[in-house]
Amino acid sequence: MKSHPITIKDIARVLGISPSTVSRALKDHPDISPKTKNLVKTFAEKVNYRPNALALSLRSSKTNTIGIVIPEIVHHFFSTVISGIEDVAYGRGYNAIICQTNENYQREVIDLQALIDNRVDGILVSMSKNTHEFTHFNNVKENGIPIVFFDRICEALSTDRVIADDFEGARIATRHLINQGCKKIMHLAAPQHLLIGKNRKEGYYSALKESKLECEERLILKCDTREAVFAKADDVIRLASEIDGIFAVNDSTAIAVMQVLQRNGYKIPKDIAVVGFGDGPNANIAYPPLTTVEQKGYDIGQAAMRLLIGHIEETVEDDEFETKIFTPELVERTSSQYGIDFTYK
Amino acid sequence: MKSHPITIKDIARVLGISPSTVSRALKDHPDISPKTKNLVKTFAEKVNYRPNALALSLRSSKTNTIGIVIPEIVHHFFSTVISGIEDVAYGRGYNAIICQTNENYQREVIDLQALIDNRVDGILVSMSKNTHEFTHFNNVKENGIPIVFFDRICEALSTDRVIADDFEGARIATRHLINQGCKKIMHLAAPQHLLIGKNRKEGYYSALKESKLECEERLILKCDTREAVFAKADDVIRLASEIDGIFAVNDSTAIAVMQVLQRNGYKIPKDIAVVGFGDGPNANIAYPPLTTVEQKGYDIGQAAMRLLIGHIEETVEDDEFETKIFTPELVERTSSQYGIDFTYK
DNA sequence: GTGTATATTGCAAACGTTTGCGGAATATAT
DNA sequence: ATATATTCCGCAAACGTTTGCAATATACAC
Repeated sequence: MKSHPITIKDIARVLGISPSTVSRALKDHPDISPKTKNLVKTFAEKVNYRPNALALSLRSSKTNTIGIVIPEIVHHFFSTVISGIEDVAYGRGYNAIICQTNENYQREVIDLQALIDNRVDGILVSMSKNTHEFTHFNNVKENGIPIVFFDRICEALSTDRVIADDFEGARIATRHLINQGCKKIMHLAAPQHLLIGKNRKEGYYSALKESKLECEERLILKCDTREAVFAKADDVIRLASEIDGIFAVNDSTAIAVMQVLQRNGYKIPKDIAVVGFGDGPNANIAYPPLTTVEQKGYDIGQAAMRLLIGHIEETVEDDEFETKIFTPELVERTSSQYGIDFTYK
Repeated sequence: MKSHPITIKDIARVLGISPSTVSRALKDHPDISPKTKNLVKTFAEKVNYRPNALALSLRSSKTNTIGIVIPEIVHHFFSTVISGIEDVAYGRGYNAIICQTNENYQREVIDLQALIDNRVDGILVSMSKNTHEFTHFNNVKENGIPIVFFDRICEALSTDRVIADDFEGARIATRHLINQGCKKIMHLAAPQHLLIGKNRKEGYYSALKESKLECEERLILKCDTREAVFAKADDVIRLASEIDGIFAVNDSTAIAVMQVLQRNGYKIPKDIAVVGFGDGPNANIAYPPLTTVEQKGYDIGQAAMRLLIGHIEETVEDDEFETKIFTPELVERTSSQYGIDFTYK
């Protein structure tokens, strides 16, 4: 059973003709007589001949394969992005090699090198959190391989980029609360040394300002995980009586804070309206269903792949780079309908 | 910048020696003099020479690449499996090409063919739901490529397999409820033509029987999605007063049913204890935190990859196949602590 | 019949490696 | 000095393709 696959040479030998003739016959080269073409094609069909992609790649130095380097595949956002990438890649005849760095810089370097070694036609990258050295990215460029960053971009390099607009997303979320009638809105924030933490807080501030609402430091709680929320439950409760809305930096903290409040007799969204920031499929499961801004992972993936193809197939100049920004979209559910007494059914 | 990468030939030309000497020098062949070795190595280092993986693969017919074919990458279970696969693959020097079929048979056929064309060393597959024809899998075997199925296995083919034990998982979950003191347990079931639906129900029955509890058809509700639960909310409520436990076929229905019950004044787990079946990271977010049996996706992935390596590297006989079964593990949280009055903190 | 155009095929090199074998140069033994 | 062993290196083929060019064969015109 471990018979090696049929090659052009095999066909040539059996048919008593030369490999070149077989090759040309298979791709309808005009030089070949109809008789020979027929002979070759039917035989190739019969033995289920398939060209060796490796040999093709070696000769043409085109692998029709792209590399994807991401921190973690289990994050819903990233697997959504991958779906977007794959769908357009598939449509254009590309395969994808996916590498997970696990937020590990060393691994990122190795993965990139492996992709270069395998002569992929292009690379899509979302940087690991602790990557602060960029020579491995430059290495990719020096090997003439196009590279596109998405989400976790590298500002030091001039490349194509596709990002979600965290600032605007936060502004939309906060503005939505204001439109619902909220006047005093708490913010659960991520660490400010992370871009998303900073941008989302700025967006929150910006929305407050444009509605002439006061920006109060004391209404900002540093907690971006479920556990952190429970740890700061006392702070939440202390402020609860004076606030009427909460914008949380992600969905799990939004859900957690709802639970803390409910536990203490507050009604969501009757007393306090809540909006999250989409990082997964949890929003629907929350009680009440969580209003959130959804990052368009699928679209981001598609856009990144399209930009990459532009450079691979050189329909765009070598040194002409673009930054595509996707604004998250508000998905209104129940948690933000301030004043409404929510019950299922 | 689009300069082609340095090759052995380039090095040979510059150094005025033959490619064969360069090749041997780089891999410390004893035939080469120390002086030449040094010369070659330092030069190769300097110009950052990297062997062309394509050329290597073509020559050795070994690509050090494996293919993964799965229905959907966004499902938490599958992305967990992928992590398991990748981690052992990485440790053994393999890259992974991931193909998503989107539950599409045609796509599955095409993906498999692409993997064969690229001469991957082995393939890991979880079948698409509507795959009932298996010639494409046989095609893989006929090309001498080892194949291992996981989760969605193909019973018609003799290959290695790695699966989760749904029957046992359901039994464990139900038994746990019984141990908590539940005597009348409802089951939210998936369609019985699906393997998981059937196996999990059987496991539920089995646990009841072993404790001499009655198996009542009327305690089985056919609903396996969140929406289905809300649609059947009336049926749930009607039965609620006489039951003391619920085993749900997956976590989202478990969470939904808890919400329906809570909405109607029932306390979880005081009045009714609930156990789910792990399909994602939702269990922690539920209120109260959901006890569930977790399918060990990561372990399944690791095991599958190890089996595959066994065949690729022929440490195991060609026609010797193994089936590895992973029993889900009960993760006890709050929702199943029958009789307890739950509140956060 | 010769000459020329045309149709059809094969040779050989190339993509970047590895490797069996042979050969030149040097060293050792007699 | 010759014979033999040892050290070091290059040639060429191979992996499976494609393709420029040369070669053969056939057809057509005169």
